[in-house]
Amino acid sequence: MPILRALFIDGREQRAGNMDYKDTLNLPKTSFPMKGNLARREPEIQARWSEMRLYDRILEAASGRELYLLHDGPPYANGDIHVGTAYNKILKDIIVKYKTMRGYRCPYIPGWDCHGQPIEHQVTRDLGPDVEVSKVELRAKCREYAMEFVTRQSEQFQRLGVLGDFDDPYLTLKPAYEATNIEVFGELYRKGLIYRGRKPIHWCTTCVTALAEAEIEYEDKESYSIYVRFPLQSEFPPLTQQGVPVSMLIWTTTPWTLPANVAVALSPRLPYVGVNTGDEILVMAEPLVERVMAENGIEGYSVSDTFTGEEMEGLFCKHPWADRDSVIVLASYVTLEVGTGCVHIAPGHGQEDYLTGIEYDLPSPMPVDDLGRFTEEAAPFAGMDVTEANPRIIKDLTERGILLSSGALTHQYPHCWRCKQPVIFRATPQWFIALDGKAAGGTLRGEALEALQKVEWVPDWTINRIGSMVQNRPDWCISRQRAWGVPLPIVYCAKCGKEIVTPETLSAIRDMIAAEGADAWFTRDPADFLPAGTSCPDCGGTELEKESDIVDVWFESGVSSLAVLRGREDLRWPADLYVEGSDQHRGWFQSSLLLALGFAGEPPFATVLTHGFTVDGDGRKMSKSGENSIDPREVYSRSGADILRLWTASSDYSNDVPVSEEILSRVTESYRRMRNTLRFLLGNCFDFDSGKDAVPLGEMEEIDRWMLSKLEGLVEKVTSLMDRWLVHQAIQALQLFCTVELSSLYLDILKDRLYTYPADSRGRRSAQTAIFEINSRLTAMMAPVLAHTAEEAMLALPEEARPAESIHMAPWPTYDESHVDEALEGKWDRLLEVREDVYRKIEESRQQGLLGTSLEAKAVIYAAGETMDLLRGMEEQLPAVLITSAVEIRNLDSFAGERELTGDVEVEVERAPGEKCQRCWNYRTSVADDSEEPGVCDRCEATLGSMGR
RNA sequence: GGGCCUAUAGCUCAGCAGGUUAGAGCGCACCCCUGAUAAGGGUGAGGUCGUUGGUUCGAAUCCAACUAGGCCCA
Repeated sequence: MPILRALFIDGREQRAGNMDYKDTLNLPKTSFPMKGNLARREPEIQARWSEMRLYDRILEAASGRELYLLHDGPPYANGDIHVGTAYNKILKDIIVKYKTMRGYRCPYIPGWDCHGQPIEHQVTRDLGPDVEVSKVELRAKCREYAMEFVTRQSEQFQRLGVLGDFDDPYLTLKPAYEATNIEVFGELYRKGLIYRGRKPIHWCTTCVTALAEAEIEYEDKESYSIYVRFPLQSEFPPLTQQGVPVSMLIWTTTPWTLPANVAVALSPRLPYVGVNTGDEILVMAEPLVERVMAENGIEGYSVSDTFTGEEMEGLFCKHPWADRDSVIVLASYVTLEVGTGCVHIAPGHGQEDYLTGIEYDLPSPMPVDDLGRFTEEAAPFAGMDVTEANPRIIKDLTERGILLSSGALTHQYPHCWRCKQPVIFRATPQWFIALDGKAAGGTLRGEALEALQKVEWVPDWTINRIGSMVQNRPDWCISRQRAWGVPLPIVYCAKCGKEIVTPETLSAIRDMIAAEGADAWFTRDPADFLPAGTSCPDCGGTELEKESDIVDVWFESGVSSLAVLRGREDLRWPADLYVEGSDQHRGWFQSSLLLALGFAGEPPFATVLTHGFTVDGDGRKMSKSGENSIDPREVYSRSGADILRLWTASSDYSNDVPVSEEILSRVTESYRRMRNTLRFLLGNCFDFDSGKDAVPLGEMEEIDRWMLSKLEGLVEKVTSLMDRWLVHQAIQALQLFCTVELSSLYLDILKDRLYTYPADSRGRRSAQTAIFEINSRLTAMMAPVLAHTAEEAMLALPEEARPAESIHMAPWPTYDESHVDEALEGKWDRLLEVREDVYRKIEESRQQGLLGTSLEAKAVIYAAGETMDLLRGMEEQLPAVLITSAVEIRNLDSFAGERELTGDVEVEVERAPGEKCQRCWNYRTSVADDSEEPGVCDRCEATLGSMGR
């Protein structure tokens, strides 16, 4: 501190003596602590909520109001929640709490996905490899496992502050829910949308099951890379007239699929050539010649004229082993990316191969059994595991002189998401939902594409994403060779294998499951639960066998809206809103849509909001090992759920959502500011009874009216942003208001009036009227996000001042136009610009050691034109607004210094005249030490007098 | 490899029907205050708007390619 100033102040302090006027001030008082201590306080608030049955009470209070239904997507009942789950649930909860405050009745029924392979896999692993259990025993263990995690996740969600019907959630393992699957299956079957097919699908030979797309992970795998000759049998002049053998050259990474080869596909567009190596002619796509020859180490060759794939269509090659030909076909998916332009086709082992097989009516051999071993059909390799057979096949091809070369290649290859083993493509009998089969109005795919247009997609571009997925998705394979799930409600004739699915069998099965749960299917005999006399329509056989496959879990979760919303009296179908991560465009959004359309002809949702995935601070995905991930349980135990909630609200969900320790610490800072703003507001209302003390709008101080007008703008803005789903912009607007409008400006200005004016003075009551209003609206608008803090803040008010028993039962602030005064706002906007100029000059003086607080300053403002008129018009308010002890306005003409500021203003700062009032700290010439109240200005002296001092 | 999306200060976000020196808050630096005090106030420094091309008199804003990242698919 510069010496000059130190002496100056010390002198004054001495003269003023030690009189302490602090007790005569109206300093803030509140029970709302500055430190949140959320980790401890939140559970207490939550205990209060559950004690008062808050969720039920909210719905009771809303009875008769318009419904707004957010239908919860069921997380999988496996493991504890992670930060992505927390984000999703909090976002939903923010929306539900907001809509509730806006006056809707918003029942929120959380749900869990309880069946499925991951749980079964885990339970099986826990049991150990040697333990043999029955399906029913296994199911019991799976149920126990799932329920354990339902309980845990339920507690974790509630710890986040999520409010909902956690006493009665929907679980896909409940009998009534399970029965809905049968009902929906039956309706789709009736409409001809379900068929039994044999298609190549991902098959895990380790888990012995078909896998859905969602159950596949692509990982690097080292495969063989082999070039194989398919000797041309047909004549194809002039190539076949040159006296050397002619072969189609194919390339594959899966030698084991060659026994099932039936064709060689060429591109209908690419040019082909015969490459003469001297000993033979190899046919391949012209643009690939150089690469293929180089890879095979062949030099010195000649290339024929080009010809098209079409010219070879229908010719025959020789199959390597089987006594059959391999026909040459055309396929548009043949490209130059890899290989030779001649593609080996095995319809039993590949999706595209399968389609080509259908197009050319090719046979579809599939000589591999459930465990991945070759059958007799694949002689001479029968009995061998396909993976182990690869080298044998290569050896055999070499011996037969058919192999051109063999190498290794690392590429992305599908793996089972559970056991991580590479999967194979394999055609097996499965049940499918037909996307293109003609049903009542058209195809399911067509209906879905049309329905997408009727749904509101947030963000709007997400319709393109799900649209292209629906457009391009294959038929939906709904069979799973597992135990933990809902059975496919089908029985077969033991004699002829015909499936028996009738309205009677379906309703019998549905009733049984609704009454006893799906376990009954596994324990009881068809003859026992099916109507008497059920028999095969084809052969009349009466001996029946149950389908052993269960239904895909995506089917189960897809029926949730039907199972839940139609199942409870106070709900309705369809839902207003679905909110899930972007992976659900292929998952739940789609399964829900397809089943709803198939069952009821309408989409299950009016609006679908998609959020991005949580990523780390560098925008990278959270690793499964957890090095870069954030554990939400750790965060709420340490910092509080409101921190997670504020982080959620602050993030732009339309993109990836980053989260890291740094981000959370920024969020925490921002939380503190909001909390302290509320604390200040509350603290200054401690003696304010709005019923008695409120000042009518017209009689309020100008700055208070200005603030109320700004508050109105905030209400309008936040409401509009929330209604447009821009949660992060809404919370940012609230934060800015706290920081900029309130803390650094309005509240700072108000301190003098609040603290030093007589408690019941008009000026102080005017400020309190504004502050009280600001507090109540701010608290309400923060409530959906800062669910606990807002509640705590409301409870800090005296009971009669509270808007409701819980802030979550309070109404959302409405826009009150009578508070809006645009002229006033315009005037103050200009004034605040001048204020900034003044503060820059004050800071200069402070840096020079001439000033400490702004109250030590007198601002001399030189102005002209409109600014001059403005300042003159509010001259008396200026010291308070600028928080200086004095302000003098002069004509800009009289400004002698060097012009620094543009516009019609210049500012000089001097020390304020007079001495520091020991009570209000303003510098006043009226401060004297000879009166009854030494060291106090006349204003304070009068105040003290009125207090009877 | 394909589809959809994203890329603005250390962090979170504005800005984008193309048009003066690109904004805010937080954080940071320095200062003040000690009557919101593990608070509060002030001033200030931070960005060649992912890269490269193009369209245009003019681009953070439009187009293309590339790079990086995310989800989904192969």
